[in-house]
Amino acid sequence: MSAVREGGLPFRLTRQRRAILEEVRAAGGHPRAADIFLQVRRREPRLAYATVYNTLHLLARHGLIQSFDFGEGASRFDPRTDRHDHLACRNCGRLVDVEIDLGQAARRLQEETGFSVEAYHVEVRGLCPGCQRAEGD
Amino acid sequence: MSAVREGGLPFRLTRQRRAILEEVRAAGGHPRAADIFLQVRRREPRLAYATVYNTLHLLARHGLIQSFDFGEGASRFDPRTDRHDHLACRNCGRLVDVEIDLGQAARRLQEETGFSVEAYHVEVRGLCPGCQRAEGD
DNA sequence: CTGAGATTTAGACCAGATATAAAAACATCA
DNA sequence: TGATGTTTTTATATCTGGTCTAAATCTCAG
Repeated sequence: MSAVREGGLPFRLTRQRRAILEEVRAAGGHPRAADIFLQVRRREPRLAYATVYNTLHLLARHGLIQSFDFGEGASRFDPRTDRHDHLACRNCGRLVDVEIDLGQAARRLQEETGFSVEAYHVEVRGLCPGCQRAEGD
Repeated sequence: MSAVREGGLPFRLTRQRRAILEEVRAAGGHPRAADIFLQVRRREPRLAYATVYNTLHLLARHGLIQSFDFGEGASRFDPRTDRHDHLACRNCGRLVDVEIDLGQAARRLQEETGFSVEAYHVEVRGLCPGCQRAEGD
């Protein structure tokens, strides 16, 4: 039989990978690959950028973290593993986790289009309370 | 008084810009900047890529078209000008316009977070009917 | 017709994403 | 334990979309 790795994962959770995972969890918010690279580099000075990049996508592919794309070029990573949505401030960029249930609408969509709906993500944009006050400048 | 341009736009709708806009409308689907560039280049051989790129974002900024980012690197442009959402096939990439009303949830969000909600976009992923049939390979 | 401002061109440049090859780490088992 | 095949990391090159700049060109009001 094949070896059972930590947590029964289909890949090795090496020192580097563990450090990267821990850093995503410790970062708070929604760090980019470059953020993680700079942080982890302090513990692992020989760490290559490609390792961070590949590891983040590996972890995301296997559900240990999630990755989101908000059209800024770089992907954002998130230690949360449950489905959720995002509220973004168009002025300061602040990103807040929210939860929007589309259950009903998703079922309707499935019937009408014939697609099998597997996932969805809602991106809401607006102004955060702070930026609303600062609007009159 | 200042000049009133075609349609009262705050910029000139030049030959190049008009060709780009027409091409987005003619393309059907959700073309990328590079697609538009290649197409329009046939009519306007001296057209620069930067002109296409800038024009598409200009048109989007002024509501003559919309742009979406599906995390593929390149932005997708859409001749539709009304708010709507998208259903994407994770296998073949087919992109279908759909409409999901979040009115109720958006109001709730606004109360709970203090954000003023200005816009939202739902991206739904799944398998299109064709790819569902082809699944057993 | 002319000058100011708007627009286009051409090409350089940047960053994130991705590919590759060689080195290193690791697992397995005789 | 030590040989061997596999996985992972490193280091680096490359691709691509996106962005910037300066000079050339166009447009329009006067």
